[in-house]
Amino acid sequence: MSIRTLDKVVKNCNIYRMMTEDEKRRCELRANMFKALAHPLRIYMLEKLKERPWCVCELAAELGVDKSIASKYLTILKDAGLVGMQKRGILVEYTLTAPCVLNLAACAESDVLSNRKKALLG
Amino acid sequence: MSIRTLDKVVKNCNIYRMMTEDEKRRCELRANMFKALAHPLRIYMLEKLKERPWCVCELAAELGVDKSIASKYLTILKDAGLVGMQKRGILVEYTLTAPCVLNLAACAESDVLSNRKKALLG
DNA sequence: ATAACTGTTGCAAAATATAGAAACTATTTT
DNA sequence: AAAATAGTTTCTATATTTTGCAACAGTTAT
Repeated sequence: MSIRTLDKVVKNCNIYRMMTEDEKRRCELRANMFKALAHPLRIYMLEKLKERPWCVCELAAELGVDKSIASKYLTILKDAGLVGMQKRGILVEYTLTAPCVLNLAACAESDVLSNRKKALLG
Repeated sequence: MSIRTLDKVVKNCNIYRMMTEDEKRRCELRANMFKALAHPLRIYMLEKLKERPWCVCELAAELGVDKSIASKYLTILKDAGLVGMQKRGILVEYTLTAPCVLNLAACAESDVLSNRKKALLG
């Protein structure tokens, strides 16, 4: 087939297959994890939690936000499977349960950052 | 200090420091990368681009979306430094430039997924 | 020149995410 | 019992994303 008939081929035939349900689920799962990570302060929270467990009000103070905000961020991270919580008396202690996400965050400073520089320059 | 005076300490003193400008920038950069990844179809695109270069209309067909949508997704991924593009005659060929992001996506199926199961059960 | 094709951009509507304050629960101290 | 503290939830306003369509620009074939 000629290279200039791609759109027509695409519309009339089905050489392009649909996503399977499994693929759909997997991509949604991954996207959900990334969505939880898509906020600067939630990233910062995870970096703090890498050092040691923190309670909500400590993190709220460290981030300079209301405790309701900090609590919501932590809920989002927990639902994404990135942190865990445990009641300790009056406090609620959050801990990092998926340290791998921070290793991968370093990816942003290597490959990705140099790509962006290239993109800006050229 | 007693454990129940945390809030007061937080409000009156400054044992909790502000984020530095450097930390702010780093967290924003990482969050931006994750924002680009925070969409199921963009994840799927990256998986396809891992196999080989694709042009826009092929990816649009594979994903089952309008080419304008596919083009916008690819622009987002490019701005984030995750893919690169190159004109080839009438076609625009996109390639994966930061393969590390897919390794880290696998993180979602190991640590993270098991954490979410635990969270749902317990 | 005209027509067909690839890709990007602009626009408006719909959907989603965020922030801030207040209300609420539960625990601990007095 | 009453007051203070830690944390979650609810509500509303605002901001950001996403989507779908149409218009547009550039390239190639007829």
